[in-house]
Amino acid sequence: MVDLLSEKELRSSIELMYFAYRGFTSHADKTLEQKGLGRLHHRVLYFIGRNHGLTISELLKTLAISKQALNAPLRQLIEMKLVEAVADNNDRRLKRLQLSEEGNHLEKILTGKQMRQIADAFKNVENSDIAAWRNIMNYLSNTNI
Amino acid sequence: MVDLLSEKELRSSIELMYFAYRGFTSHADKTLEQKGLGRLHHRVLYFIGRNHGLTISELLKTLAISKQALNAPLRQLIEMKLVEAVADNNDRRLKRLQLSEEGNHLEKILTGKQMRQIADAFKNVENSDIAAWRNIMNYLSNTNI
DNA sequence: ATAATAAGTCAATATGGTTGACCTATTATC
DNA sequence: GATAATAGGTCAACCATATTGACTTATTAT
Repeated sequence: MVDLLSEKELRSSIELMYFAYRGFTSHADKTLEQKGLGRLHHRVLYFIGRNHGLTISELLKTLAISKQALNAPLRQLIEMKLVEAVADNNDRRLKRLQLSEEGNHLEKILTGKQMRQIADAFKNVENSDIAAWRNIMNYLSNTNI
Repeated sequence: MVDLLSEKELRSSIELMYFAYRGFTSHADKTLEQKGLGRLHHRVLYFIGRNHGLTISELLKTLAISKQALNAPLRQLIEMKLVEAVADNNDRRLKRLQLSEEGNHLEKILTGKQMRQIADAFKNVENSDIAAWRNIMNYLSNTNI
C-alpha cells in the first residue's frame, strides 16, 4: 500500500467481500438444495473430507459451532451414508469421522463448483497476484475470533 | 495464472474465502450484539448509508432478500430512530430511506471496524496487489446469481 | 375505471445458530 | 477402586435470517 486508502476505497472493498462471498456460496447452494442439504452440511462434508478421521470435537472447533448446531446435520449425513463415524482405536470416547465413497463423490461435486469459480477468478492472473490475494485473505482470516 | 493450480491450492483458497469471511464479520458482530442487532441490521444500515434515499425495493434488490425478511430488522431500526423513511416527492408509493445522525454514527462504528481490518490487511501491500485482490473478488462477486 | 406497482402484513416453514442442563461411556488421576 | 475429567449425545427454549404464498391499502399508469 503505497499511500493511504480513501474511505471510499475501503468501503468498496468491504462490499467486494460481501458480494464475493455471496457469489461464491450461492453456486453450490443450488446443488445442496436438490439434495435437501444446506451450507452446514457442505462444510461438514468438506472438512471431514479434508481431515479424514477428525473427531467430533475437532470438527466443532473448526466450524466454531456448538455441538447442538452440528448434531442434526451430522446425523443426517450419517443416516444418508455420506459420513461414517468410527470409534478411535485407543480412546473409545472419540468418534472419528470419514466420508463414505458416496460422501466423497458429493463433496467433490460441491467443492468442484467452488474450485471452478476460484480457478476462473485466477485465470490469466499472475502467480504473484494470487499470492497477494492469499496473503490478504489469510490476514483477514486471522483477525480476531 | 502462469500454470495450472493444483487441487490442493484451490481447496486452500476455498478455505481462505470461508475463514476470511468469518474473521471479517465476527468483529462487527460483537458490537451489533451489544445493541441487540444482527448482521442484517448492519447490512441495512450500511447500504442505506451508502445510498442515501434508496427505496425499499432497491434495498431488497441489493440485499437479495424478500420483503418479509427485511421487515422486522428495518422496522426495528426505524423504531430505534436509526433509520428514517420519507415518502418520495414525486411518487408517494415510494419510501426513501436515510440514516439518522445516530444511525450514521452507529454505521460508522460498525463499518469502521471492518475498514480497519481491510486497511490493516492492505498495509504494506503494493497498489498493484490490492488491484489484483479487487479483481479477483470482483470476479467472484459476479459469478452467478 | 381498471391494471400495475410499492409497501406492508399474516402465516407457516426452514436453516443455522445460541445457551443451559443433563446423561452415558470412557479415560485419567489419586 | 473411587472420583474427576472428558467425548459425545440429547432435551429444551430461543433467536436471526431467510423462504414461499397470500392478501391488503395506497398510489400511479394505462
